[in-house]
Amino acid sequence: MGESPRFVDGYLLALLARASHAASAGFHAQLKARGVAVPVWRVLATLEGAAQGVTVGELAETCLMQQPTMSKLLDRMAADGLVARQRQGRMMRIRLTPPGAALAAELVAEARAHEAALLARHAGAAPALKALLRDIAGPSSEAG
Amino acid sequence: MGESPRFVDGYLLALLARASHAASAGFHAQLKARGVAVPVWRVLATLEGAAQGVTVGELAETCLMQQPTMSKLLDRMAADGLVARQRQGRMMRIRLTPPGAALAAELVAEARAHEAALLARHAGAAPALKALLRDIAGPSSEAG
DNA sequence: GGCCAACATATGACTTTTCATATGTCACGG
DNA sequence: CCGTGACATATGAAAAGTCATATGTTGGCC
Repeated sequence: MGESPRFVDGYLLALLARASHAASAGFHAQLKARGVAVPVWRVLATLEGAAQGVTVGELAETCLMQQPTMSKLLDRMAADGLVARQRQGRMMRIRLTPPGAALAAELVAEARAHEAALLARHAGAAPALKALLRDIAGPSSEAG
Repeated sequence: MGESPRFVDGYLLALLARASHAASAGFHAQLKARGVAVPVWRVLATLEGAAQGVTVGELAETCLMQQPTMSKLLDRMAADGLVARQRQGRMMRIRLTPPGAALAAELVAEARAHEAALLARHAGAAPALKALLRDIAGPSSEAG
């Protein structure tokens, strides 16, 4: 009675951040168990299937990181033999190495399974939810 | 034609992270303009209206940070005169100082305005979306 | 009362991120 | 061709985050 609900419990941005965090927690734990950091996973997932490679800038934007952060992450991933850089004009084209591609494929399969389990627990809501999220994410999600 | 859509463009966790990032971008820019870091804002928002204070652990969970990160963030915020620590049993009760409370009040007002503008652009969808997000965020959002 | 397990927070060594800016590369006008 | 500005990426110094573990505090048991 007379309880004053916390601002943060109703604030949309907090709910989004919270939902994102909670939904990812399980899969992030799997990644950790494999010794793969979340930013590494994001790069692998983005490069997966991109045979002709992706630029540093595109990677940074897709992975929601800043460009210098991405450059340094790529340094480490290259040192670990997961990706290869190739200069192309003034950009750098980043590709998965064979070991990187193998790891990416495994992890994407795990991610799909995890997503399916998550969606099963929220049956039916998926399409509407994804549409809403795309809408919120805005135009950057539309670019093909 | 025959384009193969990127895995990351349909992956729920990526959509959630992207939506969260995109939705927050505008407000985060406002914070930056004021010289307030996002983690600082989260702590201020969480403490806002909590007259009797909040523990370090609760703050960490609510702000989606780890406990040591929160301890160090609180060091800085205390040094900046935004919060005060007070030992209470084995926990530490964190409260806003008067300047902290003033800043928090201003920022919460800005956040509410920003949220209203955001929701206006997605008219009607708000209640359903929030319900979905709460559902995804899980039990931790239910605790009062 | 004193010891010990359990919990809440703090700290230290190390890694990652950030901000500002340097380097490299192309595109264009002269 | 040779600057020059614009764009793409890299780098250096400083700040923040992370993991493991230390410190402080309580409650129960003998």
